[in-house]
Amino acid sequence: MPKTYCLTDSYLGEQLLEVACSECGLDPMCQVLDYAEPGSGVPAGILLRRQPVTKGAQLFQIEQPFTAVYAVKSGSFKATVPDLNRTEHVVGFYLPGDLIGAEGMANRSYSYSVRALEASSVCVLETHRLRESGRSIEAVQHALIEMLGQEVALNHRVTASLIRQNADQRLAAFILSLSLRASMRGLGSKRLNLGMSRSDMASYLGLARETISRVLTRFQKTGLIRLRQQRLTLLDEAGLRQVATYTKSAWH
Amino acid sequence: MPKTYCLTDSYLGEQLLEVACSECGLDPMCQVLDYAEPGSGVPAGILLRRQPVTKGAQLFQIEQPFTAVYAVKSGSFKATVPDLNRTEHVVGFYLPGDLIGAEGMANRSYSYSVRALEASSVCVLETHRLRESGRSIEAVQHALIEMLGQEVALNHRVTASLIRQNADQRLAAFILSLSLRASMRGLGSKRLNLGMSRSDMASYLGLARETISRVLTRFQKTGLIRLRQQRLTLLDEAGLRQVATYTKSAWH
DNA sequence: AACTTTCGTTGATCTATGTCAATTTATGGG
DNA sequence: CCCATAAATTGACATAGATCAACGAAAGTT
Repeated sequence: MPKTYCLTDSYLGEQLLEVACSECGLDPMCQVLDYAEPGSGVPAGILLRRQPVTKGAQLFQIEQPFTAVYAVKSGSFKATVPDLNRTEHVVGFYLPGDLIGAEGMANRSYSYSVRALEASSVCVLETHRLRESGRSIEAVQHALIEMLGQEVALNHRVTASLIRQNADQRLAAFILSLSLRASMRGLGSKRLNLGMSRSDMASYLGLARETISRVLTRFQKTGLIRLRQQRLTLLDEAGLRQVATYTKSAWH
Repeated sequence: MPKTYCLTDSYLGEQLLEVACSECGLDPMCQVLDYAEPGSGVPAGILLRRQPVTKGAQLFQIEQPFTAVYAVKSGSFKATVPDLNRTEHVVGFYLPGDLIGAEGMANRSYSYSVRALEASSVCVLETHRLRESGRSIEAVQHALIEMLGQEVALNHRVTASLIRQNADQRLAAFILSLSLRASMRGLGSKRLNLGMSRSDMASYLGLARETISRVLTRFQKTGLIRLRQQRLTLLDEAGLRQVATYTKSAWH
């Protein structure tokens, strides 16, 4: 069943670009706050909705004091950490519905830097002002625990498999995960807009820029995907899944 | 300043094997529960202390309903997940003071299986019985949020670097991380007892069993470490650190 | 203690992917 | 629109580490 959206710019052609609140990772919290709608009694400014973020703008920087949790409404973001030689490495991408910065709450500071890959919008929850909300701290905390737990479980899975896979598997799995995340959030899962550069993908997947290029063009030649710059179309999902799970005979 | 321990079997020779409560990851929670000591008013069985676990025994299995959070008191554990071909892969090791299973709370079930690498002991917190504790749910939740946040931040860092490092770097970093964790928990940082097999290390680091062997013997020959079966001595910490951070010229 | 099984080490190949280099294609500023 | 800079592609080559294989050393079992 179709969902309703307040604004018309949520679409590009036929494709839905903005996540619905009900599909968003911040929703448990928003529910508690009654979406901070007028009349909910929650003071203004605790939950800011649909704040625009320009391409390349930084949401926050690593080590910066923690003030807010963000949820991607539309667009995309990347998280980076500097290594010991001050080179930035991509440690994650955030798509519509994803939560950003929740783990900063424990440390009182953010553990990576985040910037927008394209013109985007976010919802912002100023957590240090939550007690002004008049809502039960218990309910708020419960929502937070739920969100953090999801993050830990997911991260474990993803990185554990990444490290053992070859370039083909990593990229196939990466594309499938983008598609899965889009569909989980109620967005189209066949036509994806990868806002990130090949270098970003390379950094995230631990491969060379050139390898990303080669594998992607091979995937195109074998009819798995279609790729025009940033717009990727899944042509053969089953085939991709096969590449992602391929094993060179069983382990001994 | 030395800390006191109830039992004498916490030592092997001069080396301290058991973590002090004050250094343990579960401590924020235990504090809330006044260590569930007699007279604290907390019903028995919510916090079980120093439960022995025999070598190879399973704490819990993946997908199993979540019931408790564990903290390693002594010994060591490994976490595994099956991949799509039902091969088990190691996704983490737990040493004294580490918390096990906290992220299961969000999903109502555990997201990996955990077994003891050696004869060990754990403290067990039966979280579903926390409301019987008479303690403020708010404080309990706050402690949990803190612990989960730590886990997320740490995991990000570790796996992000693993994927880009070569075999030498991975092993050097791995050894240093074991040493760091031991010292953070107030245990000796020079002589480590790696309870895990070479295969476990290989699985965790995404390398072949044979590569682990080769690198470890090379580390020995160059005087970085001394290794007698499971007992590892750090001879040249600075050297190891250099290996771990070595970069083949700056990235272009 | 003898036997079996698992674990660790070492050597000889082979291959996936990093690195270097050259070219083409996008992108943004005046 | 044109130029300057950055991003992506493609090719040639080098190499780290996987794989295959053989053997030695522990550890568990009868």
